Amino acid sequence: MVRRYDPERRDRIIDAAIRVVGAKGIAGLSHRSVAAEADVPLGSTTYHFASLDELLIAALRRSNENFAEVMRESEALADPDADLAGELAGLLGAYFSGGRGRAELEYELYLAALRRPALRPVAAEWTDGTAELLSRRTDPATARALIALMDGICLQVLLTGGEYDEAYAREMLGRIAG
Amino acid sequence: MVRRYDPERRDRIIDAAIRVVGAKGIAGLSHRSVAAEADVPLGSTTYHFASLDELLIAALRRSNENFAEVMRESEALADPDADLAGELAGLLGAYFSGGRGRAELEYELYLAALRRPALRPVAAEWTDGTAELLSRRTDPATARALIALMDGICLQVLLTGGEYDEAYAREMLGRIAG
DNA sequence: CGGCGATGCGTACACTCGTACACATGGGAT
DNA sequence: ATCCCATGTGTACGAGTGTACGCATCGCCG
Repeated sequence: MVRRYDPERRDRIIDAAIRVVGAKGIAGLSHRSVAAEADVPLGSTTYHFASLDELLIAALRRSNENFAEVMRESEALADPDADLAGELAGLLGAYFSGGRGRAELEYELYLAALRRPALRPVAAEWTDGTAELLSRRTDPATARALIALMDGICLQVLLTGGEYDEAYAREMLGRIAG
Repeated sequence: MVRRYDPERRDRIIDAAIRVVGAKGIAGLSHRSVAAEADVPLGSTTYHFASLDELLIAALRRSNENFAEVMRESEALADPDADLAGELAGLLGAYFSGGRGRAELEYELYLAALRRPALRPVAAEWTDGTAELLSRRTDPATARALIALMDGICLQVLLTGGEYDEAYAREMLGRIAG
């Protein structure tokens, strides 16, 4: 392990943390497990991230960026004539079609804010940013409700182990969007 | 600690587990912390609940029963002429008015199913039971969507540290209920 | 009445964890 | 060229954890 002066080490530690959470859950996240996954010594993780909360903040922020990019790239989302509810339902379909793993991972990070106040500003960034994106197509209140319903639908799928029903999602999102 | 042959010991351990989760989160739940809270020796908790998952299942089930009873007692929910959306929004308002602590605790148990397959059947029981309750007022698909939106609204409040807006909730629930 | 199984109790072991600390190294400011 | 300090590395310690196991104690059933 002779790899000194690694300018991307911090980033690699964050990536490793995300992989660890994906594989073992937040409960399996420790300085040691991250160090092993990132192939760096223990002292290196504690040096860059004094606490696990700090590491979780960085991981959640990166996870948010990933999904935000997906939404930003959706052209139909910007087209004022497109069916907003259908487009959102389709996005969720694509989100789930890649296997549950990714959704579980990102939701676990997101939901961790429930008990970790340090994560709440990051979670708020996420909803605010998405709401702003959706506000180009509807009023802000409706945008927030669309996000809430999408969260709720995802939760039902993930928590109960059920299947995602895109037609159903489109119908209910449509009732909110009007 | 000379308290042998305690027929309610199992129940008291479950209550203690709920208190521990409320105070320290699931991360702070251990056989030892529960034993201390319930004032029983370590061996007693491991005897009644071989794993922490078993204990969580029992705790989640009890937590579900509490909330289900609240909904069952709501007469307006059974009155076909009452405003369903308004009634549900009011229930959530009452849910939050008692401080965030209870909501945080119950949601933490509920959301734990994301990473613990053993809890998923219990989470499914909860949504199925509530959906059935609501199905007396609307069709099943709408009932599930109402639950999803309520979950999403609660999440936004709890995760971002925001305030619950009952009028907003009523408006959006109304759009779904039609 | 006798014993057997369910329940309760205490302790010990091996393991992982966060944290702290001393030392090594070399990039960049001066 | 020199020196400071951010960064990297290895190790040790104490605390907490799940688990296992032996023994104690009574309720109940035959």
